[in-house]
Amino acid sequence: MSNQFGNKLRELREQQNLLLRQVAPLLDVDTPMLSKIERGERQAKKELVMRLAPILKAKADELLTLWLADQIAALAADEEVGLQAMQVAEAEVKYQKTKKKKK
Amino acid sequence: MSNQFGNKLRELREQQNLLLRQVAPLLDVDTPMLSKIERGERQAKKELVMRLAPILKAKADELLTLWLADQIAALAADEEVGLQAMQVAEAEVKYQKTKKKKK
DNA sequence: TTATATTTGTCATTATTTGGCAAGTCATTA
DNA sequence: TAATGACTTGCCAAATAATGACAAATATAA
Repeated sequence: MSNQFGNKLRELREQQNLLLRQVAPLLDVDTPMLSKIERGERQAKKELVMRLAPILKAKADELLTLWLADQIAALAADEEVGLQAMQVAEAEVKYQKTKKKKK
Repeated sequence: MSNQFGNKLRELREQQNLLLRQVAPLLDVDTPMLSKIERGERQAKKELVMRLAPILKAKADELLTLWLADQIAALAADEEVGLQAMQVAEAEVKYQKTKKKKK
C-alpha cells in the first residue's frame, strides 16, 4: 500500500526531532495510535490532520491533500479499471465545481 | 451527489424494457434495494455489478468504471483539495502499476 | 543490563453498512 | 372511485467495520 501521508508525517516529525510520545499527547491520541497512523495502519481523521499541521509546521492543505490522495489511491489501486475510473471521477468533480457549491 | 453508475443502470434497464421487479430477483436483492442502488441511495457491491452486466447487456468493465468513479468522486467532492488529491493519487496508482502486481 | 522509542496484538465499544419488510406515492386503467 | 402496477420511502435488526485503549513485544542505544 501507499501511505504518502504517513510518510510525510514521519518525515516532518523527525525533521523536528519530535518523538511520537511527545506529539501524541498534543493530539489526544496515544503513542501507538500515532505510530499506526504514520505507518498507514490506521486512518487519521480529518480533524486530527488539521491539528497536526501547525505542530509539524506544515500547511494543512498539503497534508490534507496527501491524506485524501491515499484514500483515493486505496480505492483505485485494487481495481483493474482504477485509472479510468479516476478520469471519470475527475470529470465528475470538475463538473460539480462549476455548478455552484451546494453546501 | 453524482451517481453516474446508477443512472447508467436505469438507462440500460429501461432500454431493455425491464422492470425493477424483474431484474431484482435475478440478483437476489429485493425491488426496493435495486431502486435504491439505481438512485444512488445505496452502494452496490462489486459482485452485484458483475452479475448485473450480462443482464443489462453491458460490459462489466464499463459498469465497474462508473461504479468506482462514483466512489472516488464522493471522496474527492467534499474536500477543497479534492482535485489536487486526485492528481497525487493518480501518480501514486500509476507508480504502483509499474512495480509488478503484489496480489 | 537498563532505559527509551516504537511497534504489535488484542479487545471491547461504537459507528456504519446492509438487507429486508411494510407501507407509501404516483400514474394508469377498469 | 376503486383497483392495479411500478416504484419509492421509512424504518429496523443484524452484520460488518472502524475506533481507541491497553499491555506486551521489539528494537535501539547507552
